[in-house]
Amino acid sequence: MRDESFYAAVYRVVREVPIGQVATYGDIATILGHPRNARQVGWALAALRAAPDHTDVPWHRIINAQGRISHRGDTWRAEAQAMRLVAEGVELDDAGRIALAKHRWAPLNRRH
DNA sequence: GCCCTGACTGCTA
DNA sequence: TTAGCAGCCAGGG
Repeated sequence: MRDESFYAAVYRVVREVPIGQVATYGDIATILGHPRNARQVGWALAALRAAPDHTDVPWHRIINAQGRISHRGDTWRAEAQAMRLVAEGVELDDAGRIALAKHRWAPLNRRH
């Protein structure tokens, strides 16, 4: 995937996440071959939220390793994201976190 | 080419 | 479980 920018690579992987499942920034980074590049994954997704309705990338299915959606400032957006997930069948625990152990995407059968 | 920023992660307290 | 700290890497000015 050297012909694509890091952005494009991230978007490609995120699109592979099926409805009802979620993945962490670290997961995406690892799939791309950069286990410690989670920040850039989030950054690539941040570029999408400028026009969430003009992309086919399910950015709302990407959460942090704690199963939470802790944005910097826009907490309301985090809740909106959580609601989108719930609408797709993802469950939240009593603390309002995504049930990672239950819905975490396991792309073990895919390769590029 | 240098410096700063950032939707993160893992460890320790 | 939550809070603080340091490390990593790519893009933008």
